[in-house]
Amino acid sequence: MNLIQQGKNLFCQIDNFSIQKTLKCGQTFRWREVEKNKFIYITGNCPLLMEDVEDGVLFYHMEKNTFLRQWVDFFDLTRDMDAVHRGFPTSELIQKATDFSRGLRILKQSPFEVTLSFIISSNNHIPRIQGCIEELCENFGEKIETPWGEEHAFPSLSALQEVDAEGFRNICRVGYRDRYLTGTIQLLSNHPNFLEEVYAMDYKEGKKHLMILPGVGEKVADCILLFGYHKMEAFPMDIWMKRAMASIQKEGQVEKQDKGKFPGYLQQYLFYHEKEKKMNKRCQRNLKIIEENERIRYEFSL
DNA sequence: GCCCAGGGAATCG
DNA sequence: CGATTCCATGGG
Repeated sequence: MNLIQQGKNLFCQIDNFSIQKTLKCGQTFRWREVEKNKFIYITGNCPLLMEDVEDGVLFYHMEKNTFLRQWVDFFDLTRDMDAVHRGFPTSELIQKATDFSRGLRILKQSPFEVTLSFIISSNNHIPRIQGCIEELCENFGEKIETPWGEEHAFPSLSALQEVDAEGFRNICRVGYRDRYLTGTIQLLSNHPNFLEEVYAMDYKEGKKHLMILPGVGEKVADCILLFGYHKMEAFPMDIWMKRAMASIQKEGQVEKQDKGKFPGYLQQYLFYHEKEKKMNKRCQRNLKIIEENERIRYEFSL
């Protein structure tokens, strides 16, 4: 990794790092693409402006020392990604996903933010999850001034203590998950070190611990452990992962349940690959419909 | 209008 | 234990 200060901005020259893939892979929700390959991302109360460039990522309004102290670990940049890739089981689909998802890094986010975000995520669509979380932040998060305008931080626990189930349902449109949110917020209020304690636990302990929270089952607990604590054994199993694992089984090469040495990274690679494959199919279908409409309109005009 | 989604909890056998 | 059912919402 090579860090080059360019005025107010910092160029992070490094292999296997794409900000686009890192943000779009479903591990985090508070990002938006402002130009091609250029993203605004809010994590906790930190606003970031970043761009994919050749050979690395450009961080706007970033000091080298701040980056070293706060963001190298957050973006998992010290990890040897070649070792991660070598640790995957041998499979055609996994190889495809590795080629496709290379550059994705698993973030080490705030456990509190990840916990509430993935409680909202359950049985929900990603665009709608993002909408719910944006409402949550705009209504209950503190305003933060940034070089490009006003943003909102993720709400603090104390701010959310003031919100009742009706509020979560009516303002954030979280549906039946309103009680999960109020229940979890209450439990965290009564046990202020509840999330902090997980840092000292191993994967299994941490999972059992987190599943005490209302709205946190196996899958959500795995998301919290992976995205909030970098527990690489976690392998969040949703409908997309079940499909991917089924087709890997069908190849016949991989032993059942073998997820290699980095289950967390394997899971994110496969998830991102599956989702983008589907998205591309949809885009192609829409493009075909547009072309067809153009053709019909053209024939009419003759 | 129907199907589905980064599921969890309650209930039942 | 495992299997089933219900839950609220809105994008496709």
